[in-house]
Amino acid sequence: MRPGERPEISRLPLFAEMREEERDRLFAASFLQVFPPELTLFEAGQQADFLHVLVDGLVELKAANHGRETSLTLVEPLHSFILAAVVTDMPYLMTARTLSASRILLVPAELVRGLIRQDKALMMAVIRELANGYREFVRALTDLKLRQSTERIGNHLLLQSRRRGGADNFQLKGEKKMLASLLGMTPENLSRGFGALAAEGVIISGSQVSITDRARLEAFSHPDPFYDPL
Amino acid sequence: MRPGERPEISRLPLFAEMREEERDRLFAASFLQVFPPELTLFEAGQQADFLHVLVDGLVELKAANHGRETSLTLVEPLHSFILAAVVTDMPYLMTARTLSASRILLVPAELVRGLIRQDKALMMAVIRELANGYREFVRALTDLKLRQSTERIGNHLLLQSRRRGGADNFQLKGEKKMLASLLGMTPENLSRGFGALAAEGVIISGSQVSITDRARLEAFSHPDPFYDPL
DNA sequence: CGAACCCTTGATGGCGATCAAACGCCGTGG
DNA sequence: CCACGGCGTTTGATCGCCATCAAGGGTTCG
Repeated sequence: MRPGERPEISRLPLFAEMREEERDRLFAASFLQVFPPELTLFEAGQQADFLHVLVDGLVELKAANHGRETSLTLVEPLHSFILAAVVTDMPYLMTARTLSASRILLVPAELVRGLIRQDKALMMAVIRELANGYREFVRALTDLKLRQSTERIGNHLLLQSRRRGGADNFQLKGEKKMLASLLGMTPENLSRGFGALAAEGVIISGSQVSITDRARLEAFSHPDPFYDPL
Repeated sequence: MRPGERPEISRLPLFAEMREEERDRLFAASFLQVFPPELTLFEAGQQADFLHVLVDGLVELKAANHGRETSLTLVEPLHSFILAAVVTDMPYLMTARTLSASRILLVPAELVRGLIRQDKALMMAVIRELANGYREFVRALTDLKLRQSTERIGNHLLLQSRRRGGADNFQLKGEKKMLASLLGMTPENLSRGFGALAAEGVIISGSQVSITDRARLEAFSHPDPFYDPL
């Protein structure tokens, strides 16, 4: 890790409140590495050797079975990923792939397991991160089981808007192909869904989203009344 | 809590390794309560007041949106539920309902949040429980996105068999209606699925399952090569 | 300039939902 | 004790959402 990067990393939620001593040990053994786009970082089934923390860029977590594959979640900067595999010392359940060039902090799994026992602040941060991840997947499953495809698209757009402080105009991240997989549909149907939503208060042009009638979009999408703080 | 019940509860994975002092405080403030079947314990959206630990019985966690509803997971004895809502101090994402008469330990959420900070063993147990729950939902989502309905049924039966030490004969828990919802299909299609599986190495008669040709069932279902320890 | 790939739009097909009806089980009440 | 009604389950017929197949336009990159 270069000297200039250290303060930046220290500010990550996962490490911000750790004691100096433990943080020193952790940083001494970790690597901050830059990866090109479209690179597979690890595959599902491998033993979890490193906790990954995305500092910059965009990472996709996906799964495959019997020739089919699907995207499960997008990791955005300042979040760790595959923490569950690291703390339980089990194989990864998902494959990770960079979407854009990404800087990732790699922390040896064994060290994480050890430090969790010694540093209360790290332990609490791990609990919070795991709980948030858990809730994210509960939502994703509910979304898929209870809503049809165009509704899922509408909710996704509303959620993205909320994460940007309620902005009416913003850019989609990643390719539409990827988004379609994340939302559990084919690219063709995502495209048709965007078309259908034009009548429901959103215009999508390229990767530019414009919410023109939020009330209408909400009426169509039936968003959940309670949200996560993201 | 009655005197005879205390040693039993102390052996729960979540509490087994706690220090005596903290465990005393926790038990003093908790209730062990018996609930009748078909009773809703709490609804999604409510603030998380109590950590629930199922000591005996069977509980379903479900979600609803816009008139539709679905079952998300079954809780079996000796597992806690809605831990994520308790540690993040957020509303429940799921509604809980007893399927059979159930004994449940209710621990005040505020106390859990406090004790986690003071007792390392409890904190580690919480981390393990959260990580396992997280992985369970990752799998459920993958299962739903990558497999078609009859395959999901096959995998569910293989998993149940594995959890009973590889038994070829066992009973389904809960009603089939509920199982259908859990697996993301209608009761009609679950029934047809069972019919189709007769040609793939399993016979279902009432709630009795008999795996007659495991290799064939596995070839049909494409189970994941790596599993969780349950 | 051409090849590859993403995205879009249209046509067709299949999995699973919905609708419908019959059977069995069980609890209630006559 | 039996009749009845309710509900879960099963089986059959039909419908609809979404996947698949197909083709054309746009952009990127060698």
